[in-house]
Amino acid sequence: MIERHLMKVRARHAISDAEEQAIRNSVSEYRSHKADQTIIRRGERLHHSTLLLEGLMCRYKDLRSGKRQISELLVAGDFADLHSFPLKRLDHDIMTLTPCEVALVPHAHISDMIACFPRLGRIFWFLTTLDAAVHREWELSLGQRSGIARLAHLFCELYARLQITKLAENQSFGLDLTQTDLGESTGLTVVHVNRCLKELRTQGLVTFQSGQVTIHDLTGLRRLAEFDPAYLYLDGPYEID
Amino acid sequence: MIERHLMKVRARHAISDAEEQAIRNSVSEYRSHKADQTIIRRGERLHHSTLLLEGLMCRYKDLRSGKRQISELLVAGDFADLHSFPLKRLDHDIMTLTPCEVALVPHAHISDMIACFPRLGRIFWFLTTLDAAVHREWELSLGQRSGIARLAHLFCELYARLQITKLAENQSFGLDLTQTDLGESTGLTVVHVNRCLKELRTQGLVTFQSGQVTIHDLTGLRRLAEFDPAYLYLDGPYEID
DNA sequence: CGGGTGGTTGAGCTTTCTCAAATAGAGTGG
DNA sequence: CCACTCTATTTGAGAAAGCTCAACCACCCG
Repeated sequence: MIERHLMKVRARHAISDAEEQAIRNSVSEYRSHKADQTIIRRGERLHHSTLLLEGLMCRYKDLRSGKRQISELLVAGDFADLHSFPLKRLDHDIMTLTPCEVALVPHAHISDMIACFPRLGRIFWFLTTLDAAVHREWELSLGQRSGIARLAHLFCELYARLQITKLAENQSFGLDLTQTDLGESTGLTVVHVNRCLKELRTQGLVTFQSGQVTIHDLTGLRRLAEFDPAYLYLDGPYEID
Repeated sequence: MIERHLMKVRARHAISDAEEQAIRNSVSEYRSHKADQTIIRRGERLHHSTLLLEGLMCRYKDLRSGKRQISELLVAGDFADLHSFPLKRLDHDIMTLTPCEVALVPHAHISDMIACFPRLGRIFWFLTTLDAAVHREWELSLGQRSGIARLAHLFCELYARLQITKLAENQSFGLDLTQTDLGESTGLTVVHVNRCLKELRTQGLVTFQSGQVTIHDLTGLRRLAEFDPAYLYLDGPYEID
């Protein structure tokens, strides 16, 4: 099931059969995790990167008070911590939000791949800068968008990202999160998330019920969110010079 | 004046004389910019990266209403858009906040450097992931910290980052920003920034006046901000395998 | 001396939070 | 199949943080 990751790579860059094979061969091990498990802790020295094959995870940081901020949601096909390759240890924790299937890619294998296929080095670098682009868009949400627009934007982002791997189609996708998770993603309390969701429903834009997001008016949702997918860099393939 | 950039690199990684020379030789051109100029626009195809030698710049995104969110402050020694090397075009704008001196590094030179010195490839990659780490910490601020704590945290971050290049010493540093700039960095209105600064002053923690930040109680400021410098990865040097 | 920018303060308002309680649903053991 | 429990959702009411609007002040520069 590394296919989803390859779809994600190919959405931005053309890769050769040999490069694809190198990526497939880089996995050393497969693992399963239950929901709500912190699987990578900030500060620990890492020797492999984790590729999410199935399920939802998130990066988060928290304050002493227990207030938690999710800094990015990770979906099937995403590398959870490719940046641990250059960084060696993370500044944040990563946890599962649903049961997850992952593949482990030893840093040594990444090193070898890059040496063998320099283009893959650029592609991996690109993928980590994509995370930064998502962070910037979320900073805009957290700093300037209203509660309802933050949620609308989050749904637009997930819809766009899940379409890449065919996990979203026909204005709808499964999203097995609680309203608390949405709150921690958008910097809002559960109570306020609940009221904003109701408002989005009332306005006929989108419904979020029993793990399913259904977009009733994509244009309206995007307008409310001021969603511009440019930051997801999906208008590739990009050349590598 | 590329020295500041080298100090920043050396704070995390050991580099050889040859590598240092390669970095020095990579500059193709020097430029000056006035304050408040957008020097890199989102979406434009870039063929060089800009190294900030002197002055302050920021990345930002804005909404139709004109509300602007600064996603990162850039100080002397920082690459403004090293990520444009893998990304080709940016998802955000970059503007000067003060008059600035910059050096341009053509992407072709970066490509050559990496080919010649693979370790530099890793170091540059590291630098771009560092920006993402700052973004994540700001997401935590924007989503969960109070106004006063956001400002306190910002001052702590800048103090730590400016110390690397000796631009901050003795609990004090020059910071030629307006309160509006601070507001756009912290997701607060100018009026509220003003009141929070007053509160920080009253509590004897820090003063921000006429372009100068003076920290009166670093321990107290850090406690209020819950500042943990781990995300700046300053406890190097890190090895590269 | 006048205009412009940036800082400061007041007053009222809005969004969002907090606290609290009621409701709904899924899963479990009897 | 039902009572029980646990978690998640929903709603109400009051409080607080932060926003808006507006005015005034200070300083710098020409």
